[in-house]
Amino acid sequence: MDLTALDALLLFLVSHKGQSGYDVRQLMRATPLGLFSDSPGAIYPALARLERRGLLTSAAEPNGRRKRVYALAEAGVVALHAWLNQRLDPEALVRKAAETDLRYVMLAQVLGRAAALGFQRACVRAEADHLAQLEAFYRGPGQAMVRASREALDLGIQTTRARLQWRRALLSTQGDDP
Amino acid sequence: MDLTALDALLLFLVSHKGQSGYDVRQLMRATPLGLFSDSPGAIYPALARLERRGLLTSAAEPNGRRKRVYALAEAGVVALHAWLNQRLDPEALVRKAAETDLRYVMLAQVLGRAAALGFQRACVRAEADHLAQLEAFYRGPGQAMVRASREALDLGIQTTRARLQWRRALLSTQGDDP
DNA sequence: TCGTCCATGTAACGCGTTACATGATTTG
DNA sequence: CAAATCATGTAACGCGTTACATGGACGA
Repeated sequence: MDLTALDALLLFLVSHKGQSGYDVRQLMRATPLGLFSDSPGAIYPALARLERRGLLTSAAEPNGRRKRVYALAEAGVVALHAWLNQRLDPEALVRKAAETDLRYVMLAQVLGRAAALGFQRACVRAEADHLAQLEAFYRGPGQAMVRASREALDLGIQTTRARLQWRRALLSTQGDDP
Repeated sequence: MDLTALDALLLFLVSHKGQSGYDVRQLMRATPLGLFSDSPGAIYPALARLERRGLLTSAAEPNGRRKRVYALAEAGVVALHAWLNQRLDPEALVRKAAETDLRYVMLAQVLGRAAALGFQRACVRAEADHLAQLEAFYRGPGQAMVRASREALDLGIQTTRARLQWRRALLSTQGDDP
């Protein structure tokens, strides 16, 4: 029952309101986040797969247009919730940061603000760990690295710090007690 | 003649000193950047492909060990340089930030500090553009977005700002005149 | 009517992931 | 001698990318 991030996004978008593959593409093109591609070769097959698995249903548009509008099936709701409730994988947080942010957004919409903040707290913990690891590496084995590598590592540290700061600010303005 | 990022990294690592697939895996495991996986199913086939294409050569280790040590062929040098000299794709900068950082590191090592700084300058331009776009979107269509989406967009803006700041600091401490 | 946008797909291809398999060598 | 580590691979599978193909609707 596991979904790719694209699958989850498609379920989410369709759950909002009926969407066609084309609508989804336009939306992705308009959003400057650059997380997913708007290529038809990715979206249409993904929608077809989700329908085959019974997570989506589709119908031709009322007016006789050649347009296929999707809707979320019950199994789709279940699958989306399951995906959102997955335990946070610290690896994934580092490797696929954008995906994690997307998950936060969907969580807030689908399961509510409280769930989203809980997730954000988990992110803070994992990211703080990772940051500590990076800093330790920088002071330890990093000493021996050539200049450019150290710089790149430093960039990783700086941006991680910025992300972490942002998360903490978000939680504190929410009147949150971790 | 185009390489994946993994291909480029392998050529780079091998160019430093003879490396086996196992050595490479250990190195990736030890590095906390989490850019590539250390799975054998990725590395060994990639090395084999590069050898088939004539970019790497391999030899059994002197002592009769069951170990395959790779070295960079001349065609490999050419291919690596070409990859490093590619024009910076603004899309890729956003989508694959870690890959871009890696490229900076390799550039500094392989083609020298000047080339690396030139690349960094190009990154600054592209990233500043992207930041402006994000900010415009935030003030424009972003107004209409739901809270969590706006927050996520804001996260994107904050981390992009941090990256940009870092790049500018790097260039200015280098006594650079853009 | 000509081009442009709407709208949906398919086919080839390559890469990465996961899981499995194997055997040599060191260490306890 | 058993267990862990060194060391290399293969096979199945799915997904995304690129490129190609098609055809209706609509404005100039």
